[in-house]
Amino acid sequence: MAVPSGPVSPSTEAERAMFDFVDAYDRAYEMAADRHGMTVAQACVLGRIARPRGMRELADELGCDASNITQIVSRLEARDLVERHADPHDRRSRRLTRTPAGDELNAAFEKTFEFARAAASNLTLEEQAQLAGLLRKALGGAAGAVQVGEEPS
Amino acid sequence: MAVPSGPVSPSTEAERAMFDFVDAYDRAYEMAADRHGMTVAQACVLGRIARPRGMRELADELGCDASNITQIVSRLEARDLVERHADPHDRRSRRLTRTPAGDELNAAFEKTFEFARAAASNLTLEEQAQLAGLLRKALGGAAGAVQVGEEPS
DNA sequence: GGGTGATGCTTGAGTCAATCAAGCATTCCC
DNA sequence: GGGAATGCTTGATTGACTCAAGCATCACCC
Repeated sequence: MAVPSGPVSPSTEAERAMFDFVDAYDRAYEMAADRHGMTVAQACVLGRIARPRGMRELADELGCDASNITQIVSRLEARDLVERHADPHDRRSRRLTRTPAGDELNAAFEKTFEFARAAASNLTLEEQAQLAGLLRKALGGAAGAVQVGEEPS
Repeated sequence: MAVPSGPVSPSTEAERAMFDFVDAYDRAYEMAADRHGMTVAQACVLGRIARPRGMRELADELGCDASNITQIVSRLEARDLVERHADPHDRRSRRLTRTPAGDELNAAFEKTFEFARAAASNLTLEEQAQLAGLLRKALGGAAGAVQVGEEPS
């Protein structure tokens, strides 16, 4: 994602700030992944295998096709970061786990991707709480669902 | 970008809120682009050709290789959304302009992508100003530069 | 118990984004 | 005038992503 997923003519200062923040966040994430030889998608998937998980589960969570996960996991597996195990309860399913190397790389990645931490550290504790509240409220109250931005008409 | 560029184990509520917001923003952008038959990159580039611009200029702004812009613009051009004109002052350069159809599609896209507007509309004017201020401060004060998230060591 | 359909995953084909290396034309500048 | 820098394109390669098919397994139901 070298190209930012941002608007171009944000009308208000608040909208501009949202865009700049999102853009900076995305770029930081990409840079951190890159610094560890991963793509954004790979870093994202690796991060979500903290506990054993099925492919289907991941695909649903990430909102993409299962075959996409197959590919990404294959690349992670080729680097010995992730393993596919049989699911004792359902032999169709694969339980994904991180190898020790995967754990290590993920930890290193999370340490490198300090955008959110750094952003928070620019604020007082009170301001952090305020920001979280405002972001939640802006999102539509609920727990971060994609409320905002449904069908327009 | 079906796969979100977000962390997995955000430690504080503020970090979680940032992630959820960024994720929702990105998804909304992608959905809006898709709804108009564009990819994220195409919508982004189309949006930036409000006034005539050079390819190099765009590549720098988006932080990617010039050849990447060449491709994206070619696809937009194939759909008659964008035109390449000769630059009278420099015959190496191409000045990009939107066709009327391009203007129209971009306007429709911006209308569809109402995430930021909708998010803002969930807040009072005072809260909007507060949010903008907090986001700016979190970003490191400066005007949205990628301050936060430089080299870690 | 044996179909029938749903489910979990993979494979293959195709599109697009993105990067790098080369190359062409032009412009800059000493 | 000539060499270097600049603007853009082409070609090759990788990865993400989607869709259509296919295989194996599971779940249900008569």
